[in-house]
Amino acid sequence: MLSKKSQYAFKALAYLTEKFNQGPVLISEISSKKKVPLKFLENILLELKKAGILESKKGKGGGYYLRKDPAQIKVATIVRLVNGPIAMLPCVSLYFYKRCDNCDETSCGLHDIMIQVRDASLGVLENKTLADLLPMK
Amino acid sequence: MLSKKSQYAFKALAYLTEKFNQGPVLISEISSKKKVPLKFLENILLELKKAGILESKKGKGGGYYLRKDPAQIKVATIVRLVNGPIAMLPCVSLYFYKRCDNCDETSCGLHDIMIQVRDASLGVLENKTLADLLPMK
DNA sequence: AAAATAGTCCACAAAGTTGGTGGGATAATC
DNA sequence: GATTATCCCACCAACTTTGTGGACTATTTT
Repeated sequence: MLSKKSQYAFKALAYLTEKFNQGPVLISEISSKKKVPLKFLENILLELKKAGILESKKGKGGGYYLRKDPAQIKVATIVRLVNGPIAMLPCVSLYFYKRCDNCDETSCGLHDIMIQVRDASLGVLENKTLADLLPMK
Repeated sequence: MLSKKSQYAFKALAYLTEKFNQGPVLISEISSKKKVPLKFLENILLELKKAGILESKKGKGGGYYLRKDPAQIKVATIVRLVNGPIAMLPCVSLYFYKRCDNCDETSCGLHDIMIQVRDASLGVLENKTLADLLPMK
């Protein structure tokens, strides 16, 4: 399951997608509009900035905004960034690979199943972007 | 990600699948062959028994064994039982549904995406069984 | 230059989850 | 009744999650 942090991140990103190209948005505005604890949100947005997803401006007229077009930012990227691995096992993760203890990957049936699950999930997550977070008009 | 507990459960079930129809298997045997901490395994197997997956016998000649044919037990069932929800959000879970706070499901883009991810994952997990855990002969 | 605005950074803490252990009770067999 | 093996409960250390508090820095306005 996605952590609360991840859910907050998506709420914030959805809001910033809505306001794309309309200048910086205040943390406090996102916090109140999307009902996300302000200080927690602060951490999350900072993390997204450090990862290159967001840009920020200080002082009056400042705030956060998307660095790229929402349609260019994959949902998979955000999940990996904020939530961690998408795969259900370390030994089938593309970005967080870790070999299993005592599990021969070439003869482990679970391994094969989890690769299929991973690829099925990625089929969706790699092809959806922040633009898909908005309800259709 | 699957918890260690879930990974242990699958290791144990793989072993019991191998030994299907060969009588009860000792916890201690599973523990040593699959390198799973004995006492932890005890809890896991008991849980699987209470859920109707395993059967057990006490005393000499006792142990655990699968209650049904491995090919009849879906991987999805085990994941839900030991690991919890398969979906990435409570509001798209079939077996663990919980409404999101402040998220209108009819207009939440993330909701739609996560339904697709869920269905993609279930497409695999609901169609694989314990029999698929064994390496092909 | 001072004041106001708004993000940055660090440290901490309560609560919950995970992974695991210890010891005794219960049931079946020899 | 001794042995074997599961059942059951209670507890625990470590880690993660979900936050909060407070000071600092950069930018703009007055």
